[in-house]
Amino acid sequence: MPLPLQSHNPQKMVDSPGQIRRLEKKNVKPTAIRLLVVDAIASAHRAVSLSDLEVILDTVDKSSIFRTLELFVKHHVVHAIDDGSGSVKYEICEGEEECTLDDMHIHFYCTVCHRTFCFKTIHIPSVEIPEGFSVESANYMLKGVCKDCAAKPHCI
Amino acid sequence: MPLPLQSHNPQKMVDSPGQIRRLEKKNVKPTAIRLLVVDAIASAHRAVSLSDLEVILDTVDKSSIFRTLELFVKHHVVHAIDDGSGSVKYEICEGEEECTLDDMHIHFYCTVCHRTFCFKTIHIPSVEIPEGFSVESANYMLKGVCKDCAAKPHCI
DNA sequence: ACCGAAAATGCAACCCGGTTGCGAAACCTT
DNA sequence: AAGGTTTCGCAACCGGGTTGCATTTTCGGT
Repeated sequence: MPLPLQSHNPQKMVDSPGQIRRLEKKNVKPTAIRLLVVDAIASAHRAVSLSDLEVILDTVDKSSIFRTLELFVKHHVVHAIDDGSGSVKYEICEGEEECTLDDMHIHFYCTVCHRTFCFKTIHIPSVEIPEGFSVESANYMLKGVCKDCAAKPHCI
Repeated sequence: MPLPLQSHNPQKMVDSPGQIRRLEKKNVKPTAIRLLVVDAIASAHRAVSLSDLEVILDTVDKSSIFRTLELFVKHHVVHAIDDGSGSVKYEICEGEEECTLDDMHIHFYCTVCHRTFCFKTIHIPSVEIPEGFSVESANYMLKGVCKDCAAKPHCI
């Protein structure tokens, strides 16, 4: 029997105050599941995928997480990054306003441990684009081997 | 009855000389199907996906195209770009050698017509990355509305 | 507190791009 | 022409993502 997860479920009691504010600031009604999801994303210290969240929140249905993420992206609670791993990753959008191009930073995908790193301090360098094209979003992905994996030899 | 597509099939007779050389230069044995695939990619004047190729070469099996692309990528006949559209795109790698970071250029994905453009003249600006990380490849994607779609109003 | 409409959620099924196992066909060498 | 190797077609599979629909929860009005 899956847990109800609703009002009377202790799981609902995430660090509500902070996360509630985070959602309300972006005009998202803070339901129990949305709080669970936003808290999971915020406290994972990396970009997480839908299936990561399925594991973390194993009582919550995949489609609920999916629709929650969809809503979060639309309301700029999180932004989606495509690291080329085959599954889109999500991370909290810290900005008060929408994520502008300047907000966007570089991401690094480690081909060994399959983690995605946010280089939050490195902004995406802007480029001149041809006349007539208008840019809505940018994505700068680096692929390679991360610090941890470079350090420890992975061939026992 | 599917066409044999082999030695005696007229479809095989693509502009062979050029494409054969292109494959042999990268140490890929030029089979009938590989010539069809490389020619299709080269003559599509944009980055094409596996399913694009399935349509263009509708007599060739999907898995054959897939394995051909896999081989091409390994031998640097083409390079793969992930435009975030959900399907990886491929384009001819013009360089004699492997595609280095400097070879890589910016891509633009139009959210209206779903085409991927190569801005071949715009190289990916390089950035400083943290100590310990090593980069193997880079991908700079812009999303927005292309020149054509901006020009013609798409709401009849 | 109760009711009904609207929103949110769970479930199950589906879609589609990508991937694989395996037998058949083509190729190459002798 | 025979035998081993490579390539190819077929069919099935996989996993991330997506959707339709019934159920539950939420919330404003009474």
